[in-house]
Amino acid sequence: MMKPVTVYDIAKEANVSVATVSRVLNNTAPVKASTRERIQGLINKYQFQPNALARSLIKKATGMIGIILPDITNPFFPEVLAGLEQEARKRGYTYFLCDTGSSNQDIKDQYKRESQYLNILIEKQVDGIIMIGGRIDLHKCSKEMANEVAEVNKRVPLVFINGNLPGARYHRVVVDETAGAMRVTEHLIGLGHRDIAFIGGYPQMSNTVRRLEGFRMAMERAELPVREDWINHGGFSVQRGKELMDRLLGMEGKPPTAVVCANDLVGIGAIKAAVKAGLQVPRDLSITGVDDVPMAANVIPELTTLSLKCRELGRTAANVLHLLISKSEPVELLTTLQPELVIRESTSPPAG
Amino acid sequence: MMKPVTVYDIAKEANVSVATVSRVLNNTAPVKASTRERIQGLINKYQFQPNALARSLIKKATGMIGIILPDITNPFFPEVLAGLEQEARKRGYTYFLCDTGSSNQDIKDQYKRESQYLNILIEKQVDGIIMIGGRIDLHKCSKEMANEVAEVNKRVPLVFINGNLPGARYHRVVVDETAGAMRVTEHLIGLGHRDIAFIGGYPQMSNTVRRLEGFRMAMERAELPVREDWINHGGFSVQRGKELMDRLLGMEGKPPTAVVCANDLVGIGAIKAAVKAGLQVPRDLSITGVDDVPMAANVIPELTTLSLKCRELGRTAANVLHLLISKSEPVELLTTLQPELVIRESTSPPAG
DNA sequence: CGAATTTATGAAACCCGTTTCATAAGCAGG
DNA sequence: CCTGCTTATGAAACGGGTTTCATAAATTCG
Repeated sequence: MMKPVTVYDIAKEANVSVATVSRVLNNTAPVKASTRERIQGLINKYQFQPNALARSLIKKATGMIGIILPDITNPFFPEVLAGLEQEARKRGYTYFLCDTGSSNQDIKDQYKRESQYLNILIEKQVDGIIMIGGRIDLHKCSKEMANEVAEVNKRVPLVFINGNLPGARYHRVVVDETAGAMRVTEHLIGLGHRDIAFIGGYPQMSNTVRRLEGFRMAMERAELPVREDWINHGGFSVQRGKELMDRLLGMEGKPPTAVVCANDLVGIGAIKAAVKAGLQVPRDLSITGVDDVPMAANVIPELTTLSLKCRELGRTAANVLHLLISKSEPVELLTTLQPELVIRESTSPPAG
Repeated sequence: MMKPVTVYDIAKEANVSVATVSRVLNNTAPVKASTRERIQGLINKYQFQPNALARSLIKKATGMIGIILPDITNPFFPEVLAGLEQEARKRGYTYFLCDTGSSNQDIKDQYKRESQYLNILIEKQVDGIIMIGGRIDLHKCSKEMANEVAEVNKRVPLVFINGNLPGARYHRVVVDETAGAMRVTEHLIGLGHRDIAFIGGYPQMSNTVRRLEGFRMAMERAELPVREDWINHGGFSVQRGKELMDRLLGMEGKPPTAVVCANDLVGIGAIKAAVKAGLQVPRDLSITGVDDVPMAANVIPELTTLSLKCRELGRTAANVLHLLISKSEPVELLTTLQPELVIRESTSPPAG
């Protein structure tokens, strides 16, 4: 590897001081045209690129942010990330992606990794941190964990996406999942369904809780009974969706005519299990998801779902973080986006 | 935000020099037990975290790498990334994710963005860079672009995943797509297919070229004619797959009995179009993909595909990069992985 | 043309760690 | 108790920029 050129090298060869070089680099003070040209020439000649570490050290700003998420392999997150990326780039930030890899391991490890990443990000002097899911999404978040996040928040601006840390005052960008889940359920009720199940998610995670809450509210409002044995949690993956649907179909008695799934992946798994079991979706069984990941529009039948406005979520979070970093104006603690019902092919009136 | 504690603060309060603080931080020289305890106590008390910028500045290593990819929203990349992440974390690296956003724009913009990111990464003093797809995957890569990459490679170790820059000597980790595409095609031929089409990809991208090459080789070896009007490019998305399949089905004359798709997304789109057109897959039409993204196992019917060993690809690339960075041993320029045929439900003998 | 400004530039401090080199302290052996 | 060696510690340089402050040069004005 070539050893890099520094301002000192440039200054020497141009017969000026480093201060002058710095000035032409940053346009921070007038420099005589001839001098400027000479220096600029050398910069081009050597393709000089100032060392961002040194610059950040004194400027106390790095233009780097950290993004912590549980599993990049879950298609929800790349969508959010795409929104984040877009806005961050526009504002001149680059970002560390910190994947805590929730998919492969138990939740304890995930928290450990989250802690590690938080520490690393602080050491690397990021200007801000965005957390999606994870600890902050655990409903029964322990005091200790909440404290750690509070400590972090004292050192660096923090924005949560779709997370909720009880009793804490953090900046959050959320979509109103309760209202959304209500809308989904009402859509099914409106089609004539009365026997509706709910599957997927983790009961200790706030997103699941909120979605389930919306489901219950809609049922209650329509004066329909909620069958507790038709509420089955277990995760957010396609595999889990299949298993949960299998279990539902294996139960005694009349099956539900519609199933609200905690997210799209579970919904896709549910469709698979239903089709494998010889049912026709939506004729025999209506199925809905939540998230509106790209694949939801690509399965057969196309999945009716709740758009969580992933990209907008990402963009908004990046904006909020930027405002916090630049301290230009006070920012609301809570920004709420409205989700949107996307009606596709996986829902129809019940056959009977 | 709290203003951060520094080694100087610690040193002062502990009545020692910063050198001693540094020594207990890094265990780089013996320190009297009592002194060490006193300092460690203060470190804990203030939750002191050394500034990585300052440390990296003098150590000339940042523990950061850059990953440049065209579109995180394409599920192939998160899989590779998961492998990268795993290995990188193990080795103590964090990474910048640089998404050039190829999905939304023309290829010129993508290159511009790639250049920008390369510059930013160099300024930020990353220890190494991994590039997936993008410019390096363009077959007719211009001299200028090749030069830029060569320049970068002089400054920082560079590893390409599945890319090929003609006439250049870079470290690359690839899977043998030609052999893989042959295997896929031979699988179809073995089932009895004779009329096989190929859709998807971009003719100017090397991955498409290699996959098509494998297809042609298998056909030739089986002494089957390749119908050039059954080879249709146009992209890597589900949408493109649908369109291309529609076009294929709209053509005059006897349709193909099998279609090799350039990747899984195109394959999924192709299935959709075929089903919409009233065909049954695989009875009326066998369809294959390439990549083995998670969704390939989740569509109906499950997609027969070529596993590109995404995660292994990521892990291997991270390893190669690490070896280059640590200069511990010389590294082969080319590392080749063997892809694996994954037979699922979307292929069967032709109906006739 | 000399005084008063304005503009261009350099020296040095600073950011926050690590590392070298020198010195001081501690300790064993004679 | 003194010599010689090991161990513990501090002062200062260093990494590569930015910024302040002072000075030198150039310009305007009376």
